[in-house]
Amino acid sequence: MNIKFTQDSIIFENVPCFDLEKSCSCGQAFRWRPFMGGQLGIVRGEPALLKQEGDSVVIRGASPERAAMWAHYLDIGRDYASIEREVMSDPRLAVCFPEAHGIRVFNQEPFEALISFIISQNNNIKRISGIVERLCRKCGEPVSFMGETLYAFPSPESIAALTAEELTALGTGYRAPFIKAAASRIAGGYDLERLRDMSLREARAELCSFLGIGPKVADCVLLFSLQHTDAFPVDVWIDRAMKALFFEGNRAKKAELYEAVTGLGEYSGIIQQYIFQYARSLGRSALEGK
DNA sequence: ACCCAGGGTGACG
DNA sequence: CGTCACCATGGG
Repeated sequence: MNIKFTQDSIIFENVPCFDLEKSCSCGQAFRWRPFMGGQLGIVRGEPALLKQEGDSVVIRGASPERAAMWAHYLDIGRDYASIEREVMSDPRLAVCFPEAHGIRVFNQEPFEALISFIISQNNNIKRISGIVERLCRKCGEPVSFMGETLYAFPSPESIAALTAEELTALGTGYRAPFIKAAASRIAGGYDLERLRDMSLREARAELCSFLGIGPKVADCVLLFSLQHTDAFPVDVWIDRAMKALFFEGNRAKKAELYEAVTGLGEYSGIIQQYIFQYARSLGRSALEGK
């Protein structure tokens, strides 16, 4: 990997195992949208147009001093080639490879991940994206970029200041009080960064103390924003896929499932994202097949 | 009209 | 530990 700079771009060269479109649309982040042959979005208040040109990743609209921030967000420095080799050589996981190849697990801003995945519960990706976008439009800072107006993800204070009625009007449904409570707690000084260096078990327990957050949402926050690469969110798709790939179509006990997950090693969470992509591409009927 | 979606909670056994 | 109704919303 090598970094170059132009007038208005950061260029990460020779990045293996990177599929931009797939990584932006796979359901880990909800704010990227296709634009001018790339992906338009805003991270930590910084707007950018991401483009993939061969094995280079171009960050248009970013200045050189943001290179470290973008490299971290895109997980540029991690050795995905070895993770993908591990997947390919596991007979249970090899079927995931064609669909999963090139997915990178981004390192999102923790508060954004917290609120986004509270919204995600019992919901679908398209609708989650819509709700998050309306939330940002309502109380996020507007930024003009390439003729568009983007909205930063709102601060904890500005979300905490919304009434339950305002949150419900965004389409959040019964999750409105969860969102308000979580934002208030963060605005009150709760430091999510503290979870970064905790053990997975401790960090899970911390997040599960939030109203409306259980083990699945907790693991999403830990995997997608706090670098717990062994956090393993189990939603309906993962549940189906694990049954099909690891338990011959039979339903496993929770302990057996997590035993299998532990066997996948310290990057089980990243592998989880590969399995998720495979499961969604295959569809429910084919997964539960026959 | 039902079923489903990156689920959590509380109650019950 | 497992199951189950319920929760608000929109698309299939």
